[in-house]
Amino acid sequence: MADVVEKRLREYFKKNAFRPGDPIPKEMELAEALQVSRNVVREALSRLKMLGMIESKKKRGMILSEPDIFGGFERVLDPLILEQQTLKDLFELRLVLELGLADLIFLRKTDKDIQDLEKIVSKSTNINKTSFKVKNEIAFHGKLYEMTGNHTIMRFQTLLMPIFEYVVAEEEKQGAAYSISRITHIDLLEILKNGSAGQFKEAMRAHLSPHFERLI
Amino acid sequence: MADVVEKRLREYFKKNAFRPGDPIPKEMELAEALQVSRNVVREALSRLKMLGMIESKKKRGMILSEPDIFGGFERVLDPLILEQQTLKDLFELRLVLELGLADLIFLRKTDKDIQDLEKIVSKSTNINKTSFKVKNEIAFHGKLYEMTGNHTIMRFQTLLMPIFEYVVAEEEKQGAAYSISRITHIDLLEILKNGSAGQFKEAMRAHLSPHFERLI
DNA sequence: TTTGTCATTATGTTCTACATAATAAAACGT
DNA sequence: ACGTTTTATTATGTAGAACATAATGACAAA
Repeated sequence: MADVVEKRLREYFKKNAFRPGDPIPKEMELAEALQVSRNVVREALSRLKMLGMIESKKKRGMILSEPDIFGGFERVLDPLILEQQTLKDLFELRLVLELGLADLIFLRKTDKDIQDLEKIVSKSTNINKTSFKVKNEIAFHGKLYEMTGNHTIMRFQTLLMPIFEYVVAEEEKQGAAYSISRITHIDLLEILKNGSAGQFKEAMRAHLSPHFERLI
Repeated sequence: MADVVEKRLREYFKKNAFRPGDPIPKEMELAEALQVSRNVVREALSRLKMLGMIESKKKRGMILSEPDIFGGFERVLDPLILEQQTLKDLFELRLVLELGLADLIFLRKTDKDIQDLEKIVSKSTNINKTSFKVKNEIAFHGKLYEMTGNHTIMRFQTLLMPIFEYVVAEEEKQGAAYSISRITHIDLLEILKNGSAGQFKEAMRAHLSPHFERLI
């Protein structure tokens, strides 16, 4: 029944055009209006609290608030409980994102961004250990996401990253041989400096080709 | 306190490598183990039920199950309660997706897919009413997502679509004049038939340029 | 005016009780 | 001895009361 109440509450907020900051009725009133016990109402409210949709303070009551858009998503992103197919789908989703970033990046990149990337690339040249390589890889691609100036996309990619790495690790464990890309971070950076969005897309596709080879 | 219990439960499942289908301890046992009342445990469990992480049947007890990966996301996607900036971020996110699809589409497209697209395009020629145009637009782009064979990406775009439309409608309401793209669905279809992924990316970028013009 | 006390109010937490459904065990009749 | 019915048990679902806690405001005293 908490299911129903939760849904009805959300519909109620939507129907009455509640906005973040607006106070919502107290638990007892809701319980009476919906003809359920306060207990059930609290279960439903607890769900919405998890999503960040409502906040509550003693005596002051509860207010609607802006939810954490990926809060629920984050809680559920566990490689152990998701199906293999879903994990692969998410792996591809991150690839798609990465390939689609070019135009946003070229729209918003700044000189400071280029300098940051140069620092990251310069560090990568004298690295041997695999764990450091992975960290450098993450730093470079993470910076690309940051350059879009889109906080939501960046958060999304941060959440997707562990899944991506998990899928790669699983495939390697099963004997997948990843070829080394002919396009390096240095090449990508060069295009960011002097090239076009179109060239960047092509280069990024080539850079990620080892992953694409394993898709089909 | 439901917050804490919910987190501890998830950690408990993860630590003990619980998999979908595994039975989990009963409410009373959890309550005792965590030193809280059964009520608090039920609030936490109710949250996880919302995410689809657990299912419960009377007497049989509760089992862990595969969560709905976008369940929480879906509940929160209301234009009225999200910040303007977040809405714009999501608008861009969908643009990025659309631009990144090309390689997956060319990897997996079938003759049947092309036929389906041709049907959709042929219907669009003799349409005047705006509402039908929008529906046709959705059908065409939705089909593109479907062609990736990636159910997760498709679901994600379905969720994002209403937000995308909301943002477009809001901008038009504020006097934004959308120029008409020089690349039509017909052009895109032609490239799908006889062109390359690279050409498709370029064409899609041009097709979406009216949206990009409003970004900066 | 300031401070202190007290009543009030709404959420947070616990406990008890009972309903409900599914399962197992026991009792019963033929 | 077999199958059917009844009964008991168990775990979740729902309700309600009780008390704790914290924030607020009102009133009174210094």
